[in-house]
Amino acid sequence: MRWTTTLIPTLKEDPADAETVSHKLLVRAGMIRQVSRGIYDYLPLALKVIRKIETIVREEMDRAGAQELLLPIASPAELWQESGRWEVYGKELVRFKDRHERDFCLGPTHEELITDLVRRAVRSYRELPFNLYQIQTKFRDEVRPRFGLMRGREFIMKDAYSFHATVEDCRREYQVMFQAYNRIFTRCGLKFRPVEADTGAIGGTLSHEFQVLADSGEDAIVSCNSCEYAANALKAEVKPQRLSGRNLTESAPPVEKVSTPGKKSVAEVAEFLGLAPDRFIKTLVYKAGEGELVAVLVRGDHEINDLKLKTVLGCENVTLADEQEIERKAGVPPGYIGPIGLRLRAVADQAIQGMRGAVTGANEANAHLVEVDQERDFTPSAFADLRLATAGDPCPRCDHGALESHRGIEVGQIFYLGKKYSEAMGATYLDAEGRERPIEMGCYGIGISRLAAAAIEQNHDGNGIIWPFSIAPVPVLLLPINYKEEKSRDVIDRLYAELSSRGIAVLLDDRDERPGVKFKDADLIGIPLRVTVGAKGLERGCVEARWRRDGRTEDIPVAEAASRIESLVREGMKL
RNA sequence: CGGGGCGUGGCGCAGUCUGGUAGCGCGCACGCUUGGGGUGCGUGAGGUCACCGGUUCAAAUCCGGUCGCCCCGACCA
Repeated sequence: MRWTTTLIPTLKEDPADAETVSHKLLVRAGMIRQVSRGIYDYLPLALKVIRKIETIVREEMDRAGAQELLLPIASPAELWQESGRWEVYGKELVRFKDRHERDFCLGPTHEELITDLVRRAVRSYRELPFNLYQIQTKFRDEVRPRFGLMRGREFIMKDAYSFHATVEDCRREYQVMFQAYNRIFTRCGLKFRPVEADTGAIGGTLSHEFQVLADSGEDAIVSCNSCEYAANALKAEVKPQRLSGRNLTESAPPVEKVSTPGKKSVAEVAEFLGLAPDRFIKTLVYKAGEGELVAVLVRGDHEINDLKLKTVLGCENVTLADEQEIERKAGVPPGYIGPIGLRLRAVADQAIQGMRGAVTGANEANAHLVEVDQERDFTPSAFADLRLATAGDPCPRCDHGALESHRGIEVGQIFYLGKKYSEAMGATYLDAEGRERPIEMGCYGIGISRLAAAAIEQNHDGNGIIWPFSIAPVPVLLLPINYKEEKSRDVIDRLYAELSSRGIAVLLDDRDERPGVKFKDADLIGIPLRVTVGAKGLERGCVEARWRRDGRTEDIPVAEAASRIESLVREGMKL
């Protein structure tokens, strides 16, 4: 691969429309160009990276026993109507009509298509289990595409679906995929963490996300500093804690109403009364399901986890009620609502149980109550884990660990789906007794193009990208200081040929540019091993190898260059 | 969906308030120079100022509309 015959339009300056490191660097390194919002061209260097990742994914999926196939991108509305997602999916699903006015959509994911295929092809338990995967371009009309390849509307994804006769077998496959994913992301040279995850719109009951650790990540995750527990912050459980001082007050003082004019938020009232936020019981009013208003109680320093609330209330959607609605139904303006005497059903976070000496809204404007004692003064309809876990919380799985928080980029997710799609779409098999049963399913995704961006977020410096060897466009960059100079050119050309014949892919910077320009571009595009050939080195009979990651250099005698470089590359691939 | 910002040679920007000759840096082409971290000098090409309409003798600039792109937010009482 020669630079002069490859399209690598590098840029000196950051593009004006890019915000994140990976977006800026991908554009500056001449790897991607935006076509429309969330839609990009993949230039030759980027495609090389994508192909590297795909190869690793294919190898590990095949090793795990999955089979590759390819489903269409366009699918007819009927299949989506059958699963119910035609209505549920919303605007993210791009729909269109063909010339006969029939409805179609572009696949944002392929449960419907694969389930349709399998139900038409499989009859017996003897044909199960199997796992089918594809690597394909997906389209989701995201509300807010952003950050280059990180959240595009069009993106490349590997999606796999497995089919089983029994729950146990499906869970076994889940573990197989879990291991395969660990291998894949390890081989891609990423620092990542599998975390327990919510199953979201896809449904199902068991799921892990694979999160690449990066401060710029969109997802908050927590992990235990002592055991293996890690979860998406939205999913993370909160361990019930014994209240300290709960039994200290034998005879609690009576509830007292205090005036708090204009003070509504916990922070305001806490400052006004000179009390810590964790002494407060915060009352939020949600609109649940059919429009019922429900009061949700959490400690003043805690935040409600909508996901947990949905589960506890047993409804699909919960939103904070608006002000007018609250005043109408509860007779109190928000800010002064409290559990005592409230005319709404109330559910409480477990941390509320047994609270004493607490501060709550008084259910009248400009007043709060102090010295509230939960057991004595009010009883919510239920106590449950309703809050968001935060750093410092005790680990829900082990005895002595505490949770740390991190940011992550989700590059993969695996789900146990169960019968959700097979039941909706009638994908069944006959068991050994001749009974018809719905097939057990799992699904497993990897964001290939996002992974490339995540790798950069995690591997870059002020000068550019630092690709891990395994997913670099090529492992070696040959850089002649002056390609026009005959002696250097001979050495370089010979090295290029020798490395190529050894199966080492090489990019040769054969441009007639100043050395400085070539060095800058080399750093920018992030090829892991740079081999510089110039008159100075050749006087000593040497070429110079330099690692992009740490700047380490090594002089190599010309005669040994090819074999030495080959072994350096092999070594690098192992890391 | 709400709020904010931007749209001027390939890229990054100034010019717009206060209408009149479209400018800078980088890049590009050519020549000389230089040759181990974006070399120096010179010459030159390249722009319907996002689009449509209006005001005006005259519009990148003022007015109206449209489109595109970027960022933030969607109510923690």
